[in-house]
Amino acid sequence: MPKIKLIDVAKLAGVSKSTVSQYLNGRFDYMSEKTKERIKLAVSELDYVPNPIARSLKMDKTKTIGVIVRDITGFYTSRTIRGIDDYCKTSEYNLLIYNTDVDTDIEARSLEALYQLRVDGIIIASSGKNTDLIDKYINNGLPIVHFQLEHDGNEKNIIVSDYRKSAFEGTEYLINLGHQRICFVTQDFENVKSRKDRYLGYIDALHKYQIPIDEHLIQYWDRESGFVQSPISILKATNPPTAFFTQHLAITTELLTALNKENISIPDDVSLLGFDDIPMAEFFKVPITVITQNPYEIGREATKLLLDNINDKKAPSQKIMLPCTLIKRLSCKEIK
Amino acid sequence: MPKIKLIDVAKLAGVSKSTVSQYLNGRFDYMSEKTKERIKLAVSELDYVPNPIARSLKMDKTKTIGVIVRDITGFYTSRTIRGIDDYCKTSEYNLLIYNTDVDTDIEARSLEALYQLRVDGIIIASSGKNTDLIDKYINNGLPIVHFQLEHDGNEKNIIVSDYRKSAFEGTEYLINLGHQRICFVTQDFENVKSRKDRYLGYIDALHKYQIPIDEHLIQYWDRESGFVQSPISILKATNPPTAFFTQHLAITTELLTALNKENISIPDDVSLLGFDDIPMAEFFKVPITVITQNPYEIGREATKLLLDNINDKKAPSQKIMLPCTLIKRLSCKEIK
DNA sequence: ACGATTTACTAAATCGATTTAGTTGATTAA
DNA sequence: TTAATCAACTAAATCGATTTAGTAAATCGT
Repeated sequence: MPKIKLIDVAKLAGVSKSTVSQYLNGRFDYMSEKTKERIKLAVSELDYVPNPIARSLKMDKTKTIGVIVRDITGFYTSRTIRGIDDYCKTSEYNLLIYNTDVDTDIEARSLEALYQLRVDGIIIASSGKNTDLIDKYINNGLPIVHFQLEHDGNEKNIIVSDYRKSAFEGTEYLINLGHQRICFVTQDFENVKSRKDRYLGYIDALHKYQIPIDEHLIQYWDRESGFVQSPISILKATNPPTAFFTQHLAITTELLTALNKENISIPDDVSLLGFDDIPMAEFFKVPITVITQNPYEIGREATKLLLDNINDKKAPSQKIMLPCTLIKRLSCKEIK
Repeated sequence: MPKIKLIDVAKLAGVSKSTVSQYLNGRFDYMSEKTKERIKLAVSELDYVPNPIARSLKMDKTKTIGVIVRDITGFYTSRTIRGIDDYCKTSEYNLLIYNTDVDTDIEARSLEALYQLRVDGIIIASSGKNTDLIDKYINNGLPIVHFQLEHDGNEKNIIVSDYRKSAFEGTEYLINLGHQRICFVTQDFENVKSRKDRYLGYIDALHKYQIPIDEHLIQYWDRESGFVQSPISILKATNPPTAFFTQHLAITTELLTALNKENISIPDDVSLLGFDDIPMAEFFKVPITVITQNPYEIGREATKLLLDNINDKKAPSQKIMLPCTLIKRLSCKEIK
């Protein structure tokens, strides 16, 4: 059974293709009531649905947006995508998802592929390494919205969590529990504003409570090589921290593994506050207290912003910050 | 900067559009070497990439496949999709994902939407409630592959785990640890072969070791109303089970919650074997021993099968079963 | 009462490919 | 020598919409 097309509707209604098309696109300028009525009837009679491909070709828009992420499998990423998708579906947009696995080349190729596929816009959690390329596409008229990581050079049209404020609140929470020596564990934050902001939030809190900054308590972790200084040696140093504040789920879990191995108990030996929520945390040996972002909402906001940019090519570019939430579980102990 | 099109290449190469199209589609029947060379040059000179939308319109295929799942956010689902996607990308197919949230209507509408979008095929984890509708699309020439749940009526073109064998192996594992009273906790399995198979695997193992089947040890759980009989009362009955074998991640976690609340210790008071892996299980109070499917591989196999069906409309329909793996952790204790 | 507007449409061009049916000049067969 | 065949292309139709430029009839202004 061949699909119904415009001309079938036109024939049944006894009008021309143009008139039907006019009707479907709501251009009723000079259309008689009876013509409208007959087209309406014919459309429902035949269950006609316009061919979106033909429409895309002519109109030069696809009602499709591209999403570029590290890995759709991630706890945070999958929820963001769900938020994007739910918002998209309400406007009849579809999603094309590309995974980069944190590979700059794949990221560049994904951008190119989506551009060639004529997506109407892109939402990307960029590595920060393809800034020039991204600018090229934006200048070509392709709306692009960032999320997750803010880098120097993509401060426009971006949705992030309010990292500074939430890192401040997390630190403050630990301080109020009596912690004075809080070890802040982060990835390198050069050129990565979203990471630097957390550092600044941590510093803000120390300032507010007049706690001196101790260089030894700023520790680094790297995706390839792990901890620069091992958590164990950090704890064995003189004047060790009484709490860790880890800035990424991967850091939290790796720290947990290291501490478990040495039978260091949380929160008795050291407290732990993590950034990013942990699935099934309630079943953990020690349910970890965390600051969590709201990925679903980030996805929705990103999409809203993107669609604004698609529908109005000169919509003002924005930076939107969403609040995080502190989920108190059992990994932070009051001390002294 | 307007995009390069076929005619630009034709002009630069000094040939007609037809010849360029011929060249691009590898129809070299009667094409001189020098013409080929000049077209090749023009294509690379202009960085020409064919407009996939125009191509789709003419060829009546979109190089896009649809995926219908309950929720992209799930641990198992997101990994399956990643497998689908990775396989798709190697053949230059794109993915359109629809979430149903286990809603039969949404499932039906997703099917219709994907059909109208002219996807070349669909991979679906169906509810089993839209069998007739799915058959309608298949008869319309739209290839559809199932995964996750096998229902009566969709035994064709489906990828599932070898549920019977793995439930058998799981039960056998418990029996070898000395368990004779194993409580099998399942969802209702009427018309759901994938669930019934696990039951049969459990029965197979009991038979092999000549353990009588005890009706009281077959327990049911339901997404809406939870356990038909509470785990606590199951354990308090005369002749209580020494192990639970839960057939779904949601059952496992709900059981865990119930036991935790009553301070019933795993594996000292009762052992627990779960179906489906648990993220971050190594950090659990008691890391749960599970049988895990291989969702990534399931995604790849499903896609392979679908692409076969797309490229050869009369490819034989298949049912593929993938093995599961028993991951031994600490929730099953040897007894007696 | 007659040209100018307005109303209510339609024919034809267009989007950017693919494909079919020619076309032209060179080679081959009878 | 001349029709038939073949090699190497091209013109034009097509996919299924949208949109622009028209057209015919009705209405209006003076």
